[in-house]
Amino acid sequence: MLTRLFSDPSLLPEVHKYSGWVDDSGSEDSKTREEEHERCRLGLDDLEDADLRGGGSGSRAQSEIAAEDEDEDEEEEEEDGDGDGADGAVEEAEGGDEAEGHRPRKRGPKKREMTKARVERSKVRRQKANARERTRMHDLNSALDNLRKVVPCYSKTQKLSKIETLRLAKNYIWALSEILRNGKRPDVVSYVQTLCKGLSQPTTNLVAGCLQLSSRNFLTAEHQCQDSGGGGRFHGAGAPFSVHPYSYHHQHQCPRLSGPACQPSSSAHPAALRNHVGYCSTYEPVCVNGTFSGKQQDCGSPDADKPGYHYSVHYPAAPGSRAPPGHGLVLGSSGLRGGVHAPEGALPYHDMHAHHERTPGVYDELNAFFHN
DNA sequence: TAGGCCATCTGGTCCT
DNA sequence: AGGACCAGATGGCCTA
Repeated sequence: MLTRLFSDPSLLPEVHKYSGWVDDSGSEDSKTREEEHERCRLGLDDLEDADLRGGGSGSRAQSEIAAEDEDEDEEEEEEDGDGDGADGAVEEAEGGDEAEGHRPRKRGPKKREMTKARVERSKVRRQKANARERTRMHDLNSALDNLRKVVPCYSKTQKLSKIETLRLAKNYIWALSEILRNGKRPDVVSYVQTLCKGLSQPTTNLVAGCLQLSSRNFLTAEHQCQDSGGGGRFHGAGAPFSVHPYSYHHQHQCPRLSGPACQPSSSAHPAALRNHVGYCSTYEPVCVNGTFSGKQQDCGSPDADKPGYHYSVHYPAAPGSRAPPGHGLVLGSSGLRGGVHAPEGALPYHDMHAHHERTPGVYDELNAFFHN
């Protein structure tokens, strides 16, 4: 009977809401759907196992749940009156099989004996609650996936972990709000540093790789670094967002990135430079520092909630780059999901990209703002 | 093998 | 009463 929860086709639509967690567009193939269904069925097995697990604290909890059950059962005796007076608080838990014929003498709602019907009802209720919880978590994951797609880095094979996604999103929001607040193009160094604040090293690498790739795609020769002292000015025609200039090409041209301005001690954005990010050019090592340091002290900074991190960023070699693969690249393990761990210098460029490339219209307004 | 990340179960609490 | 939300526990998977 328990299997009805998942085998009953009328109940499957709810279960199959899972299938939307990957992509709202519904592009998921039927195989994935089947897998999800299978997972649901497996989950049922777990459920039944869990129900059978019932001993120890579990059985106690079940009896408590059952005690709330209103339905009367023919096997249940009705106890009349609350009985005892003030000292009615007698522990029913003494001994091993206290439930058998031993009535609780407590104040408050009577605890009813577990009958077969009650056990079954509580099981069903628990299973329904579990199914709801699963659905809820899948919805949450779906939302998280959507969030992954709108943060400045997206990879199908190397998904950002949940926590990293949230951190990056927070940094991204922070960076955008800073842009709006200041009303001018951000300093590039500050921008990337802000984005990478608090991120783990692997995620920092991934983000850097994404930004680098996107800029590589939309930066052209006329997009010169116009370092104007206070902040770099980067113009990428076709770049929906004009502050992703981290191409090797660009770095090669930009004296700022290879000059003193790239040193840890200098920044147009002091708060952002509390964690310093260095740059590694695949053409030549410039500004190789790559080590964040220092504690997050600025309560207004996007990482005021983080207790202090050490990270580094190393840019991977772009595909087709003349640089030796893996030059200056450090790829950690944690923080990246998907079972594919890119070897040094071998980030999956084919499916890794900044989201701007996929949704070129999303940032039109920002872009207009930047170019006004 | 340890550590990170994740899915799931579970019981408690709060809200409608 | 039932559902939503939350946090702890647990076990699986993957990688270094």
